[in-house]
Amino acid sequence: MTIALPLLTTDAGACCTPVTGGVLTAEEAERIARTFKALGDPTRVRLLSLIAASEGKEACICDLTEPVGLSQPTVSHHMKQLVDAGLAVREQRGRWAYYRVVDDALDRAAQALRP
Amino acid sequence: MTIALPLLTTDAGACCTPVTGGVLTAEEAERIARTFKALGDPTRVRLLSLIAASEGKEACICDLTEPVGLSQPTVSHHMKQLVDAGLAVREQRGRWAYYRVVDDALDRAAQALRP
DNA sequence: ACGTCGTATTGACATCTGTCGATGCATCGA
DNA sequence: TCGATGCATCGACAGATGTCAATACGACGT
Repeated sequence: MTIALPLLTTDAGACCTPVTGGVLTAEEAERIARTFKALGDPTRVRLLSLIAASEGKEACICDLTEPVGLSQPTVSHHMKQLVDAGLAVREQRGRWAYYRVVDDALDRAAQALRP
Repeated sequence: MTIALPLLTTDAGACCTPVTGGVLTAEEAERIARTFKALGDPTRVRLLSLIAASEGKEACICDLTEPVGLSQPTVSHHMKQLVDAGLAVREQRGRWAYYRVVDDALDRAAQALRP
């Protein structure tokens, strides 16, 4: 049983540098935008919502495919996007890959929008 | 002197339907994603930051072109994206077009990320 | 009326992105 | 050991996106 924790490379960042709190450097803007880009797709927003609303606040791909009405590879692709952005974590349990929302990442993203 | 207020069509929305607060409908997810998509480009994040940091919290295109290092049409294009998303408003004063950040829209976007 | 100046729009282009079917890779049960 | 199952990856493709040069549009000063 392995747990994929958000690494340093997967910036759940966008923390502590609010958009309206002074001029952002290109790098800061890039980090912040990377998080919001992951949130900029309706399917991915829906996936986060579905996972958060699931029992145990986790879900496997098979639970998500039908609700969003997309193919399994596509859902898998979107979840990878979310994991890379640090908004979700993946945990392999047997044959299933369970995904979970990283609330901290959402908090930090929200924080970047308030002064 | 005309002031472009955020219309009903330009959804600064993403309000009152937090991502992690129950399963979102496809329409809700679409609205939320539309806002974050506008925030998903580093140039646009930078533009918002520049405007918010300007005196009077407003700026014209000519003030923004040089800091972001992009052509005037490109900056104009990005600002249109932000206005369409309800994250900025445009006010024409003489020959200049002044842009301003809509703090409420940022607040609502942030609210969509917290339960 | 005319040229100038700040913006928006258009057209074009390369790149990124979302999507799917097919396939590969582990893991489990028989 | 073998077939089945759940998921990731690959290859392909249409459509969206970011960018610029060229151009069109208004407003201002002379």
